[in-house]
Amino acid sequence: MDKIYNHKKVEEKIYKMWEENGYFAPSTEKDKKTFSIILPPPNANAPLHFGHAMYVLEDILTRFKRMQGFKTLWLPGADHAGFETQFVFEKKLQKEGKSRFDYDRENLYNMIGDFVKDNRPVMESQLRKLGFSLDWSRTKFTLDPNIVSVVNKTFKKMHVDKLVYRTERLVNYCTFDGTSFSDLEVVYEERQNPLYYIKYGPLVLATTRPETKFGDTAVAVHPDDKRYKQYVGKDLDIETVLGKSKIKVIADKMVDREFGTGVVKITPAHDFNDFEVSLRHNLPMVQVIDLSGKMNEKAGKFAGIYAKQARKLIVQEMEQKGLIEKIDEKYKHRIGLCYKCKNPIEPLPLEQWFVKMSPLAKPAIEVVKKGKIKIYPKKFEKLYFQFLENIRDWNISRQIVWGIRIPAWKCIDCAEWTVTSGETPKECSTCKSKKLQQDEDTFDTWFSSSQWPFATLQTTKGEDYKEFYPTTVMETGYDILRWWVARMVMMGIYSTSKIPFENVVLHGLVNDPLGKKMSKSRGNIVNPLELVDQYGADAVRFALVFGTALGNDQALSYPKLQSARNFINKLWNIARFIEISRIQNSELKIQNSIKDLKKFAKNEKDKKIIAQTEELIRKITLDIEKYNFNYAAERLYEFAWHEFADKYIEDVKNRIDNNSFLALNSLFLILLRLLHPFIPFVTEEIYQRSNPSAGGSIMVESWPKNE
RNA sequence: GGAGUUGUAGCUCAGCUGGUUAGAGCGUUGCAUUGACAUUGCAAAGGUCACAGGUUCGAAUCCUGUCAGCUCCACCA
Repeated sequence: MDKIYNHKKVEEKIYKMWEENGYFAPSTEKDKKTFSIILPPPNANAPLHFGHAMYVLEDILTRFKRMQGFKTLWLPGADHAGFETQFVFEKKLQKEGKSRFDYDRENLYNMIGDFVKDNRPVMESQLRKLGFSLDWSRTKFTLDPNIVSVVNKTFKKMHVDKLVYRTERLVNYCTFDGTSFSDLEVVYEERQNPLYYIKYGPLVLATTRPETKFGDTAVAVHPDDKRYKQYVGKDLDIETVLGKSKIKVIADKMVDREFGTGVVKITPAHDFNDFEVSLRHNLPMVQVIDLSGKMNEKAGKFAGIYAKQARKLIVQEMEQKGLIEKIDEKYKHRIGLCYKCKNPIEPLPLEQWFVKMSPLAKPAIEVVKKGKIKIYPKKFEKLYFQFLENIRDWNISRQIVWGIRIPAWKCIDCAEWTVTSGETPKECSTCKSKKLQQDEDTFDTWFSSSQWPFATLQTTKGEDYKEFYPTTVMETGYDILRWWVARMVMMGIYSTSKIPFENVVLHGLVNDPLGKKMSKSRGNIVNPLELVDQYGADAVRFALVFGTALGNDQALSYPKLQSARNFINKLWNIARFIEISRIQNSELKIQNSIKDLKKFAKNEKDKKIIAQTEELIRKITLDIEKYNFNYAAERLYEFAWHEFADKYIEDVKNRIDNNSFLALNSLFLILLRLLHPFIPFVTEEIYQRSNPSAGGSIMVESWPKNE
C-alpha cells in the first residue's frame, strides 16, 4: 500500500465497479421494506454547484438504508429549467448575431433540445464523481414524453375540476425577455425617479408614471379624507395632453392620505394595486402599453413610442400646457425588476392560465400539522405554513418555447377553450368547430417539477409507483421550500390522493469562504468538482457534513477540507498498519458482529474497545435516523482517530497476538462499514484490502448491528 | 413595512428536551518521533456563551427588550 492515500487512483475505478455490478438498483428480493428518495433534478443544462453537492445527505441515507437491508431506490433526473435554459441559449444565439425571432417554434425548440442534450452528460458525470449511488437505469427528464403526458393529464384533471381558469390578469411582464414572471421571480431594487404632481381638474395627484394616464379609469381618495369628500362619486372634467376628458372619483381605503396629495390615479391595466381597486369598484381596464413595451393606439399621437420615452414627451407637453404643478426629482422608491435582465417589470394584462391555490393549500397544511409529513429541522415548518396560509393563485403560463406546451386549444369561432391531456382535439368541445388554435404558451417549469415524485415513479419500471410512492425522504435546500416542496405536497395530494413523501429534510446553503452567498454576479462561485479533484470526493463529502447542523448555512472552509482529507489518510494508514501486522499473525476468521467478537476477545483492552464500538454503532445508527448527519460524522471522526488509532492501536501494537489481531481487524472493518455512507470510496478501497475474505463490495454489506 | 434566523475560543462551527470544571477542527505555543501515518503523536494557552432584564434551586440553552448580521415575504401611486 502507498504511504499516502491517492483518491485519483481509486475513485473512478470504484464507481465503475459499483455501477457495472448493478449495486445502485434496488434489490429485487420480495418483502423487503422500501426506502426511496427522488433526487431533486438538477438543471440538465448547467454544471453542478455546491447546492447539489449537499445531496450527499441523500447518498448517506440511501447507502445507510441499503446496508440495513431496505429495498432502496435513489432516482436521478434532470430538469429542463424552462426560462433559465432558454435564456442561456438565447445568450449563445446573441453571440452568433442571431435571436430567437430568427427561428420558428419547432426549430427553436429542437435547437435548445440539442443544446441541452450535449450538456446533460456533464451534470450526470459530476453526480457520479461525487460518488452518488443513484440508480441510473431509472433516470428521468422533465421533457420525457411519458412525463409530459403525466403533466398534461394533471392539467386536464384540474381543468375538469375547475381548479384552473384562464383570465386576463396583470402579470409581471418583462418586455425585454418577452415573457411573464411569477411574483417569486421579480427582484426589487431601490431607484430614484421623478415624482410628478399632475393637475386633474380641481385635483392634483402624484405619480411616477404619467404616461399611463391614458389608461386611467378613475381617481381615488381615502374615504375619510375630508379634503376630497365633496368630489367622491362625481365625474371630473379634466384637461389632458389629448384634449378634454372626464374621470370618476372613487373612495378606497387603499389610498394613503399621507402620500403625495392623497389623490391617486387608478390605472387598472398597469398597476397591481390599481387592478385590485378596479375589481372592488367595477372599473373598466384600459391597456395603453403593449407587450413590446410601446404605447398603443389609446395613447393617440404617442402610439408606437416606448413607454419610457413617451413619459418624457408627455411630461414636456404637460409642462407646456401647465398641467404639472411640480416635480419631485429626488423621489426614491422600490421597483420590480426582471431577475434575469434587471430591466423594470411592466405590469401588463395578459390572458393566462391560473391555478386556484387555496383548495390545494388546505390539505397540504393539514398533512404537516397532523405529522403525516415531517419537516426537518422543525423550524422550517413556520415558513411552510406562512407560505401556504397566504397563498395566491399561481400563474402557470410562460411565453417561452422551451417547456411543455399547454394542451389547450382556443376555438376561432366561439372563443372557448378545449383542454386535452396532450392529444390534438378534433373539434371544439363547445361548438364543434374544427377551427382550433393551440395556446402558444408553455407551463411554468415548477408546474412540472411539482409533480416530479409521482410523475417519475409512474413512468419508470413496473411496480415502482406501487412500491416506492410515497417516497420516504425529500431532501433539498431550504431555499426552495416554497417554490418546490410546498407545491409538490399540494400537487401530490391532488393528483394521487397521497402525500408525495413522508419526510422533508432541508439542508442549508454553502457560501463562499467569507460567508457570502455564491453568485455569478459576485463572481465568487467555487466549483465543487475542482475540489473533488483536489481533495477527493470523500474529503469534500465529509467536509460538507462535518461541523454543520442540518438546515444551517456554512461557509466553504479549506481548513475543513484539509482536515477531512487528513482523516481519510488516517484511515488509510490504519489499514496499512493492519496489513503490516497481518504478515506476522496467522489468519483467523473475521468476525462481523460485535456479539461474536465478544466471545473471542480475551484481552481486557480489546474487550473495552469492543464495548466502545458497540456503543458507537448504536449512536451512529440513531444519528443518521434522526438526520443528525453532523453528529454522526463528528462522532466517527473522533472515535476512529482519537480512540481507535491514538489509544487502542498505540496500545495493541506492542502486544499484538493472533487473538488481538482478530479484534483489531474485525473492529476496523465494522468501523469502515459505519463510515461507508459518508466516505464511500476510501472505505471500499480499504475494505477490499483489509478483508481477506471479502467477496463483494462494502456497499452491499450489512450495516453493523449489536446482536 | 412584516416574518424568520443567527450572534459561543484568533478563524469556521457543534452544543440534541435547561443540570457537574462550555466542545471540535484549523490556527498559536512547547515537546516528541525514522514510527502505520509530518496529511503524525503528546501536551498547553485561549471563551463576561452579542448586550440588558426576567423565569428557575440552577440558563449558552426558556421568556422579554436592545443592538448587529443574514435570509425570505409584501411592495404605496
